Amino acid sequence: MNEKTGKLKMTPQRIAIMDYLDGNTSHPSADDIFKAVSGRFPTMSFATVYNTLDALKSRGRVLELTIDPERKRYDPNTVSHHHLICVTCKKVVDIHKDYDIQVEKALTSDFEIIGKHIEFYGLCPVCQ
Amino acid sequence: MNEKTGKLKMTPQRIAIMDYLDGNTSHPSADDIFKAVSGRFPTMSFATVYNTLDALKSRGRVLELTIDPERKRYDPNTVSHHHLICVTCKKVVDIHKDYDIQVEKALTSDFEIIGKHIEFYGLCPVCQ
DNA sequence: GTACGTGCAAAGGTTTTGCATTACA
DNA sequence: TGTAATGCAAAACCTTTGCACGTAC
Repeated sequence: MNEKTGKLKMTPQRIAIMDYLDGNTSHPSADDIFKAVSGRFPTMSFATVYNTLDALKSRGRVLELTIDPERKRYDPNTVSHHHLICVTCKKVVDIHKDYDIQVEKALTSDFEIIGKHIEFYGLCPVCQ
Repeated sequence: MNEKTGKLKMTPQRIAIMDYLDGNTSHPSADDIFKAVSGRFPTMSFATVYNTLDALKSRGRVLELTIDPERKRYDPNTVSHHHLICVTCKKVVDIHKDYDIQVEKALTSDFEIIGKHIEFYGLCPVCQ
């Protein structure tokens, strides 16, 4: 992980990637992002996609999600929220709601809890 | 995914893998399992580890976890539970408690919710 | 005996890296 | 101008697969 937190050097490629991510709720993978921007930048490389994602991650502007066992997915929405995943088609929707869950001390193994993320599993309207 | 659900053919390799997993709360990766059993079976291969994990998964005897973005991890504890992950050293401990979370209809995008898994993030005693 | 598991090696998919070139600030 | 990003190719990882051989049942 790139630990830089200073100013982002803006390049046309980065602008294209950030434009694609801005407001995007599809939780794209690096490959999705690559496909989306390589139309406009035929020379776009994965190195640039991952480099930009690292830069955004280390600045807290993108979250790396673990909701898909096959590949990493990225979420430009950094407001704390949860995800509801269709177990059949893998569609993912956001759940914007804070659930206050207090874990009793006896269960924490002396960890200090600083956050949480809930994965809900279900069937989307199409797959039901 | 192997869809078989019948009887498991027991081989010495499978017994060794299942022995290693039984009661194991370290959430091992395929590589961890391979390392653990290849001492006793020098000819052990990843094909056998993954083959056995598929067989166990399809029979509901092991869960594939997505708590680690770098690799799949496996959990022989199939009782519904949650995980508390140290953001620094990545240690994972189980949280055995059922939290009843009702998602309001307006937020479900018409999904039918059938399960959930909570990832708690925190700092373990060592990393605090 | 036969269907299925094993083990090796090769391949597939995702992510990372080295390095020369380019370009933002 | 100097530092950092780009782009290409190769490599590193994790996981899957093909196939000949072996073994549990």
